[in-house]
Amino acid sequence: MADTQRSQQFTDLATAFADLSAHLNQPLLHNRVLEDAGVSLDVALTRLLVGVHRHGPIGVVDLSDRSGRDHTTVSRQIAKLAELGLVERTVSAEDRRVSKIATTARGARVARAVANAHRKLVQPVLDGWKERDVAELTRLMRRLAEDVAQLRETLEPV
Amino acid sequence: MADTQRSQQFTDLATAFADLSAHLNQPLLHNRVLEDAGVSLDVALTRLLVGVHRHGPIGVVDLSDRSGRDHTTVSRQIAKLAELGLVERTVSAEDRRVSKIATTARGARVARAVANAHRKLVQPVLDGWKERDVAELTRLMRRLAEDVAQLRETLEPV
DNA sequence: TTTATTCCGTGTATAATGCACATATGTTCG
DNA sequence: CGAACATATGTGCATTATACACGGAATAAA
Repeated sequence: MADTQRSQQFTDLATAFADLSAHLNQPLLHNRVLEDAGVSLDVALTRLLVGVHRHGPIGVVDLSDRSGRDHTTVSRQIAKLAELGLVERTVSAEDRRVSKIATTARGARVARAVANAHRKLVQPVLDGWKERDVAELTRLMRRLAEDVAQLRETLEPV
Repeated sequence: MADTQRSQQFTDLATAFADLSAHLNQPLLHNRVLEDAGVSLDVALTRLLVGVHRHGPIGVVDLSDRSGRDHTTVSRQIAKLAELGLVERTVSAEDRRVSKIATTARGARVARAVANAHRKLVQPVLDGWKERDVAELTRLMRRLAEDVAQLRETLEPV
């Protein structure tokens, strides 16, 4: 059938993504990054902190949507980060139900340190690439992310 | 500095990947896939089953390397899959320490069903793409996966 | 042979997670 | 307006996922 080719394409893409994810999620990598950044944080907490840094101020539910965990779990994790003085919760002015979460100065520093360590570790890989390839990969991956986000919205009706 | 541009490139790529991962790891997607496939399995177990199907016969340690969990955790998860009759463990002939894990006929069917459901759900996104773009993305993502795998090996010395 | 290394699994304690539920705020509709 | 409904956040609780310490078995190295 004519479908076969497209199916194969999808499979190839899916496995490539799976492999990439597998390698990038190796605890070894994360530990190296955290060590190099001088951070002593849980991997989950670190990811969350980076997420807040990138998307904050943001609410708990939005954050839980992004992280794929229950909102109660995220709520507790945020509480931890708040205790550590890395994020701050302030009641939103427009909607007093939501508590806008944002990084503190210290939290932002930690997030940047993690990002830098991450870059320092992984960027050498890309230095061997042609600049055009890096740009292409970025462009296409960004597009796929957007398209999948759209797909997700069409599924919303639980 | 001249570095700034490459830094920015890396950041863009990293965030694109992060976003894509976030969207693809939405429990909603997984539930839809599992539902459509008629499978009532834990997400973690499903992933593991697919991994075995793809890379099996494979040992517990190799599998734990790929999944990023401790080998004891994987060992228990495999035990569950074995109880469900989805995978089989057979002592390797060459090295009798390792127990080669492979899918049973039923396990393979389930793995294929999951893959099909996954494809059915996500492929429509790619149908709007030019074929060349899909091919490019696949090629570059595959390459990145390989390069990161190499990077990981250079870190091996614990 | 002796020693070190690798693979796998069990016992155990900890922590993460999700569900049921509660509270507060906001929204819709009669 | 007021009542029903929806949304955002958080707590109590039970379950379970996870990792660490450890041991036994097989293999590799010395």
